[in-house]
Amino acid sequence: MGRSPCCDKVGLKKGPWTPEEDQKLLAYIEEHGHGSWRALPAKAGLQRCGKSCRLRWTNYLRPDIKRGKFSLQEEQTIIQLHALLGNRWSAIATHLPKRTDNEIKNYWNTHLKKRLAKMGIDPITHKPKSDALLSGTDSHQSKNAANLSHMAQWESARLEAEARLVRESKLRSFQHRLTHPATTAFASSSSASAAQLVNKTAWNSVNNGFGDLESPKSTLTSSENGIGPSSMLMTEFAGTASASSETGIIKQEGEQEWKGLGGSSTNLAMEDGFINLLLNDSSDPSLSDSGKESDGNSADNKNYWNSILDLVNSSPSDSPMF
DNA sequence: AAGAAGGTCAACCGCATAATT
DNA sequence: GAATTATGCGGTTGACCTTCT
Repeated sequence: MGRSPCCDKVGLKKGPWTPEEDQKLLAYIEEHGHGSWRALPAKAGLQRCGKSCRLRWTNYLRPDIKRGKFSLQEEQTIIQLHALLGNRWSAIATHLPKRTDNEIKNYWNTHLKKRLAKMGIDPITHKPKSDALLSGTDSHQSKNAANLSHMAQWESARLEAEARLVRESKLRSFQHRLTHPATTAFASSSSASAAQLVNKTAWNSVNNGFGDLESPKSTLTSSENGIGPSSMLMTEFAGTASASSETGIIKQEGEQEWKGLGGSSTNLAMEDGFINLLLNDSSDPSLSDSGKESDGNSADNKNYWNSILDLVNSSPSDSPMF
């Protein structure tokens, strides 16, 4: 398969962008839209490859990007979605309003991964590291592992569908913003219905993931059966983030929320809040109530995935990615 | 005060895949 | 259906910044 030679061309600039370059790119896209990224640099008078321009736009210049610290809710979202999706940053970013996949990836690698490891949790499997040493005698644990594996397969299928819808919606959304810059409508009716379609499928898959582990085919064809639960387990994600987006004001919410956790002992409070989030919402028995029996654990599992589904249901239509 | 070490994040690279010819 | 092109994604790098000694 042929590969784009654009970045191999001689004479193209690399490295950090200058304010002048930013201005040129911004001005061009505001006036014409990005159109073909490959053709954009020449039209905009930039000595960059299209790829570089696209990256600069999507990760930095785009007007609907929120910068600054991540809130507790955002951290929780990332952790839970990472447990479900793995390193699929673009999919995770879909559920985090105004955050780019690159930013989430960086935040995971520099903060969350280390913090989880520090707490003795494997950042890849999201299980306590000591679990790996146990010989798997616990039947419900192996069952959970099977469920997780099944879930992962399901999620892969779901994401493929979702990715297509996201792409279409993104395109529509951007075109809409170009023609109606003042309104900046994040949620078009088409994207909302797309999200509903995707979420219904997602719920079916999750539902089956904890049920009798039917084959994916049977679930996909019985899409009318399952309507997602309205689990209120998880902290309302729609809280500050969506509230600020409604007003069009992007605030540095993370900083404020951390401050709220308490003056000079901020770090301790941060750690506490972080741990509590995990303890409250994780399905892992060793992270929650150690005295729970296996049935309770099954319910926890369901709640854990329900909370993720809740997240999935609540955020995409508000997301700028749509 | 200065150098070392570690952390952060913007940007690049290469691959996969969708779209087009 | 094959070849080519364009775009998006995830992994990685390296420059810059902060903290530590």
